[in-house]
Amino acid sequence: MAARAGVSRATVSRVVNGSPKVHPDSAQAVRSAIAELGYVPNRAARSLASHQSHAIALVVPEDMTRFLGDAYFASVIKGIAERLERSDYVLSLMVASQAPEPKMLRYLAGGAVDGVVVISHHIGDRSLYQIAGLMPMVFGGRAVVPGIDAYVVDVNNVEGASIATQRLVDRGCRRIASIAGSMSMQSALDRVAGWREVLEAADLEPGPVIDGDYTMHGGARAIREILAEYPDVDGVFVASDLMASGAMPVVLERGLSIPGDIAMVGYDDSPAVEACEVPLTTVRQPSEEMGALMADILVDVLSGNESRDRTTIMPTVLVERDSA
Amino acid sequence: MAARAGVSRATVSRVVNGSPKVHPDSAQAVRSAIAELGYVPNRAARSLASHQSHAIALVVPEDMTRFLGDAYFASVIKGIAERLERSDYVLSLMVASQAPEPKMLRYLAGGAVDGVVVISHHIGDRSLYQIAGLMPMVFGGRAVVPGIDAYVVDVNNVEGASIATQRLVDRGCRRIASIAGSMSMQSALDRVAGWREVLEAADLEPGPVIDGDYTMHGGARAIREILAEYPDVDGVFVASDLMASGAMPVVLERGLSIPGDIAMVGYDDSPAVEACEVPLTTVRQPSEEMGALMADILVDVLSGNESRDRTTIMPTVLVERDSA
DNA sequence: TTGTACGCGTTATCAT
DNA sequence: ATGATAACGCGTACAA
Repeated sequence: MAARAGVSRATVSRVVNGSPKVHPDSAQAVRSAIAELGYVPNRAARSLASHQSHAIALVVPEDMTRFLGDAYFASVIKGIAERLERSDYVLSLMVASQAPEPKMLRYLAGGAVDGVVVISHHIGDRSLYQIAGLMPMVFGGRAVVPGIDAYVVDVNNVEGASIATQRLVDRGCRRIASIAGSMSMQSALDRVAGWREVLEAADLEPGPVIDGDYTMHGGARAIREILAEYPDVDGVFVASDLMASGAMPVVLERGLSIPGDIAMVGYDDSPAVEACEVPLTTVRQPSEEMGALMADILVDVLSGNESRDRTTIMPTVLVERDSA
Repeated sequence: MAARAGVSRATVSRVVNGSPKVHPDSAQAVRSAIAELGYVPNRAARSLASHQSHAIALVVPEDMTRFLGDAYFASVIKGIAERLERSDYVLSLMVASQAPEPKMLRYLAGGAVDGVVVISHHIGDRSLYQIAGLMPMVFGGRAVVPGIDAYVVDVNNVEGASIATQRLVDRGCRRIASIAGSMSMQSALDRVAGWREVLEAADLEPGPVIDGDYTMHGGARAIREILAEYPDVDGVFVASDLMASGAMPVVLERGLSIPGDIAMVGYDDSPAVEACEVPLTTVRQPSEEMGALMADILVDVLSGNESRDRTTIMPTVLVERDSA
């Protein structure tokens, strides 16, 4: 390769890495040689010498089914991917059933990537902490991480849930239940808290809280339980649109009207709302922007910027449709 | 690290790679040193010296939204991931909007992975051909690749579509339409062919074929067009469950009954069927097994086995439910 | 501007 | 069984 262009390997390297100090003629010669030989620099060697991999990992400590089942993730990743497209980093998606196994951990710690974005983090999962000490790391969306050196992009879930619940209260609901997310996630806890806050402020007896596990099936299961045990419920705050899309058909199937008999407010404003027969009133969190921001932070920090805010809280807003 | 255990780097390497030729004492010493120092071998160096990355890429030439929108992919990936879990390869998911861009191509060609699995390949996309010459490659599911040195795991889509359409014919449908997949995919073309074959054999005039683009929205759009232009249609073969889940509500909404007024048969038997109000009769393809097989082939070939069949066709079977 | 030479952290090939 | 030592392919001071 070096000889092919009639220059030294050093010059080839310079051209490949866009160094300004190369004679146009040499550069051209190298470029043609590259084209002719279909030369592609070896990543391992490059990485070994430069201590960079030009790759970023998106780790999702969730099993594949859950991950691919919730359109919420689609929005976040879309934001990440689009931001990364105009960088020279490639995105490597690592979906790990439950906590990342040792294999993946060694992959990350071994220098396979320059930075990590984590979404859908579970409380108590400390397996990623060691990685945070090795490279920049950004936690996103439904994540809260105590005492770790990482960046966080999130929304105020307590507030988001409050907005949703307040809507229910305002429209006259007196018996308000909640279908919660996976209790192993901080976001789910926070949303229950926000829901409870509003009810107490309104001097209303909190209705039942059933864990819907952030899945469509879970949402259906939860609403069935609520309908069976607490027939007087007239409003329900569902902690994710996906769960709402599972719960709604169950309600309608029983001949109950939405929002007439039971008002419903979701959370996320993810593409999952499209699967809802009656347009879902929900709390929008800017998922795509959050993804873009996470990627942006990582790229920025990786380029040497040290002055980024460690935590960014994005705004939530009620999207009024028909279900409440 | 080497000194820490009082042995040479060579011995450390042997221990890390589980060589049998090491004295138990040395091995133990190395292991404790590894634990104490939190040592993790550098991937780049290892890869550079061994010419292996111990990583496999799953490339999906599709935009994120489509990818995350079709539960069909979930099954395939699940199969791949589970098979890979008991290997020492990590799975790196690369979703590329449209054709893989140069960045990803250079990533693959640069030796970042040892092998590649491709799903959702589009006709005419030759960008991956150069990669196939560099490392083992397996095309899966909805893919057909002419003149390329790669493994293929697929179903007979013509036959699958025939089975579905025959069902429609058998139950007495006389005017049978089809909602097709993206015409840029071989699977979509094949399914239309299978549908047409049966109609011609039954001496039935083929109904309209509308492109539903393998999306839920596309399915809804397609059935609307069919209903508007060809009100006499009494049966429809939908080339994916996801599209069927989009088309079904439209039919029901118009007060038409399924299968009474219009019988419907889907394809995939993916988790998307669960979103269908009337249980969907569909053609099952063993997506998860196909994923597992693809991973298995790759791991096997990577371990030196040269005698694998280049092509494996998996069976399809009609799953009879209520919609037809 | 260009080339030389060393170093990056492992594995692999030899001796021992 | 173990330890030198040479690759592995590229980036990069340093010299020219």
